[in-house]
Amino acid sequence: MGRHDHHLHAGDALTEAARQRLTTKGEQWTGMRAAVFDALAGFDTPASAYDIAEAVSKAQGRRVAANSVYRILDLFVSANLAMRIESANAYVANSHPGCLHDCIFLICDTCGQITHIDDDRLTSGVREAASAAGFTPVRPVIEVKGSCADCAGTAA
Amino acid sequence: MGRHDHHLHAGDALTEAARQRLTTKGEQWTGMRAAVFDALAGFDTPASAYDIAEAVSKAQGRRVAANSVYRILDLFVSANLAMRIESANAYVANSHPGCLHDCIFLICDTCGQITHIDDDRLTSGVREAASAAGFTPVRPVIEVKGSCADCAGTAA
DNA sequence: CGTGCGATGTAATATTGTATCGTGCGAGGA
DNA sequence: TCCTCGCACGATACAATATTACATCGCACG
Repeated sequence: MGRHDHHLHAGDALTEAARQRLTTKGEQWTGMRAAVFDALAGFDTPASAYDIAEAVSKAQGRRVAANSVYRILDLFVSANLAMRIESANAYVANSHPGCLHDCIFLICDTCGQITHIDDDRLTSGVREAASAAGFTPVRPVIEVKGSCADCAGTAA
Repeated sequence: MGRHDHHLHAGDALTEAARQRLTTKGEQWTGMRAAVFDALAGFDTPASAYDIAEAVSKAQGRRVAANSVYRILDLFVSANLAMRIESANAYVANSHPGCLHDCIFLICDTCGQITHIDDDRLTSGVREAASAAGFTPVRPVIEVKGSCADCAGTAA
């Protein structure tokens, strides 16, 4: 689809890429952060901070508080390791942490699955439209709610 | 900016337009709905359901529960009398209820003010991109966080 | 007069997000 | 070695947002 190489990662490779990126930015890659990242990457739909707290709690056999998860998610978002889906109050791991994009998310109302597409022509168009209106864009949020290919048939 | 006539409404005229639109759709225009609409239209920044509940409570001299407000806001959104700002968990009145648009919201992180622009070229581009990915778009959410013209200077 | 239905009220609860303060631990200096 | 300083994390409380279940009210209709 896109023209450039995204270095898609999965599993351990993804975790490793995340670690690299975080340490490169001068942040620590702690056990807790690794656990949160693994939990996040383990979901196949966007996960709320509480979902993640629960997953990490289970994985570690001890209770992990939501606010710790929030802290780490905020860090991840700022480091581009994860993205927040505003219309779902949830988070997804970024499968190509090295690339900076204004992502476009497609969110299936039926199954909750999300896919993300990159279209710099569109996103820069949005930024330009904002600028033209005298606004200084910082973070575009472009999300489309609807039905994914799988659910489009199912849900009449 | 836009090419077509938006029939911008304000104050009583806006309320009246809202009433018209709702009744046209076979819904009732009740006192409660009018009160919620007035409260919503009275805010100059997006208002949360609880903000509105409080405003209506004050106006009516009695306690109005959040869930009544949510019900009515949902109705308003579905009738295009109001729009939900996903990234702010809040609502704004639609000043041109007659027109259907995929709106683009510009949300100032500093003052909370929002402006909305219509750019069918962009929004249809987003819909097309989603369709091209095998996705059936229902409701695009396009919001840009940043600084409005007034705040851009202030907040260095 | 019932009866049904849409709108609203009441209450409880679930979910999401923040604030505050304490604790442990490692890096680096006296 | 010991100190202490900052960072990550824990614990707790709380605030804000959203939903659920059920009761009630009033009105149109037979």
